[in-house]
Amino acid sequence: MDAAPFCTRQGIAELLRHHEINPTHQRIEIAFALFSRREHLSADQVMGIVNARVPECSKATVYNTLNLFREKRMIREVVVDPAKVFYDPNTSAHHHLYDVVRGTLVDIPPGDIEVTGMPSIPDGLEAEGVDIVVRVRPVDA
Amino acid sequence: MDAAPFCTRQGIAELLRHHEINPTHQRIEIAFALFSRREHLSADQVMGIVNARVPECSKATVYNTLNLFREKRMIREVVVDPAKVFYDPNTSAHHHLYDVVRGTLVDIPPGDIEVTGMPSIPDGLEAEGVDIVVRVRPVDA
DNA sequence: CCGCCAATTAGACAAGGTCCAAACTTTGTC
DNA sequence: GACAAAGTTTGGACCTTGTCTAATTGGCGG
Repeated sequence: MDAAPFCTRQGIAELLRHHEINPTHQRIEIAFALFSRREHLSADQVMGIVNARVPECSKATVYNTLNLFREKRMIREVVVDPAKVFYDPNTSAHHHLYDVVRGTLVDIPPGDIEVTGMPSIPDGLEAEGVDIVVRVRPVDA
Repeated sequence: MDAAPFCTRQGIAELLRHHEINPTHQRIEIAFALFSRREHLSADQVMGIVNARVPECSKATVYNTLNLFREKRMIREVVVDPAKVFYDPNTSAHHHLYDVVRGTLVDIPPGDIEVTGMPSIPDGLEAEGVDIVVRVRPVDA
């Protein structure tokens, strides 16, 4: 992959094809919203951003598309807030810092934290991943 | 605290007072559901258990009460499933194993897993806790 | 141009959870 | 006991996130 691949819709289309996803108009806009910012967005934040450019993109499409991206492992789902799910364009191993008051989510660089002694997985189960979330709040609150 | 304190409604009432919570009928039943089983229950599971004994306990009371218990740090909220929150009567340091297919949540004994290199917390924020969730699925799925 | 299939759409729907005003309990004071 | 004040509980309306469905659109090979 080349240097700044996800800042153009061309590059995004490539990325979609690479994950065996048909690059349609709407899918490109949704992926662009996530990958050009490299931020954690909730479904309705994605919808807001996309609708600013493409007002006719429906709620169903946003949800369908985010789920498709997740199934194809192009993005990752982050569950930290009981009220909504965040989507993370970074699928490599890393963990999260969540501001429970402001509802914002940022990455923890992978070197800063490490898990030792992975527990034994019970029979008949296989590990899918480990999520680490450091919950923080503003000092005054 | 004595040996098997949370298997009687007496003991539960003590526990509530200890957390500065007025031990009412409904609160005792809700706490009893959680503490006598020592399991992770969702709000509607709690409601089911409580209603079997006290049919007139309303949804609003269950949610109010669980939130009250959480604010008073008597139980802990575990966010792993986008669809619902689990409540954990064990507030000591430990982490969780979540079966994403069956939707069940169990504890990881605290010795089995360890985090090193806690990341530096950005200015103006203070850590509230670290949640580690190992996501697993049945091998066949 | 035609027909096909995938993608999209609007809107109805479901589930989890919150909010509110009214009713009911409890408690302390006289 | 009577009373007022404070604290709890209640049902139901309501909100939000997210899913489902049936109908429509759009792109593309032939």
